[in-house]
Amino acid sequence: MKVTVYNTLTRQREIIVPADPGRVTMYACGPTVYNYAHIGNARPAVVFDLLRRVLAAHFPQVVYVRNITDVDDKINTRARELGVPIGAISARYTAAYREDMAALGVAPPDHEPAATGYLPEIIALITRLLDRGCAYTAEDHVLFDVHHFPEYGALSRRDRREMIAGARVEVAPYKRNPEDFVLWKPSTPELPGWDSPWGRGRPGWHIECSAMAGALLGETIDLHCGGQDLIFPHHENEIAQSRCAFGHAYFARYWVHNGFVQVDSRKMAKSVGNVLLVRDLLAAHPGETLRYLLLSAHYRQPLDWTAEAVNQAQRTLDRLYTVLRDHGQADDEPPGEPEAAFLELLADDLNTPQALAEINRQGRELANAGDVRQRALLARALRANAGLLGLLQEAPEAWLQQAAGGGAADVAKIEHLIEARNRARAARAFAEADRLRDELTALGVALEDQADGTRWRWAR
RNA sequence: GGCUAGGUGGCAGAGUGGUGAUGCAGCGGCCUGCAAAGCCGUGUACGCCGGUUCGAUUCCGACCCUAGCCUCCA
Repeated sequence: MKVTVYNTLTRQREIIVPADPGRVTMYACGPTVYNYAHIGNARPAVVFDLLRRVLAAHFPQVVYVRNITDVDDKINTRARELGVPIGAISARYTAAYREDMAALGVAPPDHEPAATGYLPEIIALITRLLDRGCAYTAEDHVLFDVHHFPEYGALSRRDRREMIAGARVEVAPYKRNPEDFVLWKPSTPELPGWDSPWGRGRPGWHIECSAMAGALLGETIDLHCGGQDLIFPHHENEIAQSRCAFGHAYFARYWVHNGFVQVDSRKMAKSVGNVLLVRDLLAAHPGETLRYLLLSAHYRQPLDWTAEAVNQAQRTLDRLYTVLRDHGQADDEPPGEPEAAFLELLADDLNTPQALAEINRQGRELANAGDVRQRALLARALRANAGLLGLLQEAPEAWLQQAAGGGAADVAKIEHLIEARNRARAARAFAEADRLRDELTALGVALEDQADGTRWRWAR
């Protein structure tokens, strides 16, 4: 079975053939830790987490690196605002990022390098670029000389003339060419800085990824992933740096980019005031619901985040968990591997909408199965497939009784009211029973009278 | 202005040159004391105009519209 993926470099779907068939290397650009993660940060984390799972099902080993950018002027600004050291900011938001991603079912990467941990590698890489004549120093800066890399622009498919024409930013006077970008810049005493052959300073944004990918995965890698907005200039610059420094014919074989999350059909931006933090969304919805919604659109398509869409995802999961609760009695068998046909859907450029359709189809099949043994098999298959997506791994009853945001419920009171209602029902005092049900409804509790008793869940 | 993606039923969202994925919502039914949950049934959807074709939502061209990038950005 093959895994295909849309390669931004060639603009077509390609079968993934790793350089080393025994070990796939994958690098994804992670967050700059200057604030809590927003839902747009969560999308690549979830999507590439899934890509990694799919690859792991096809290849003997996958090494996945997702970096943390902890050197950045946004962090500096934030630290100054709050009057705390840089490290305090990056530590706080790195921890928050990990928590939020874990809540979304994102497994930690194999390596999570932070830029500050790779200064020697960064400096060595810049030195190498200088030695090779691909970079130059000017006014305490080190700059990459784009003229030394004729293929610059190949990933984003723009030529240099356009880039210059489109530039709306004043060009720093020390640049040889307007498109040249910074590898190293000087730090004033109050800014974080490291000693280097070019004085005390800090690395530019792009060089850290080349350095860390090189250090952890090698001079060339198989897959490089990130948001669409990183195609230019970040990934274009990484290619230029790594290829010039290491002299290989390519840096990454496959470039994979996720589409943006929009909020109510608009770009999510601070200026618009519609930035949705994962943390805030998690206060109102289980992480699994957010994950379901993030996977409901194909990863390259824009995803429009709306309150209604969140509710739809919530209801869909509720239904699946209800089916599992009522028909998928737990058995002692291990969950097992995802089905080959299911894996194939995802191996085809991560067609998650099709995979979710299949999950729902299986849910219906399970609900209609009569035979107990058959039910167990179907439930197991459903759980195994959904497990690959990071879904449906909770205990159904617990899921359905999970209060919004995980808040504690007064379960004793709820159960007391249910008992009272059932006594009324037994006495055929239906008016009283209905009154008690109204009381529960007011608490947000929905009842389901079944042959073996009354079940309750949160109404959503 | 340049470059990219898109425009599918009330909503979300796959897919395909020729038997209308999937979910949510709605409607009808089964079930229920009544409900709920679940199940069953129910929709003449593919931006507009041309072209190719026996046949196009699917291919080609023009047009209209939307979003993104070109500047920090997932």
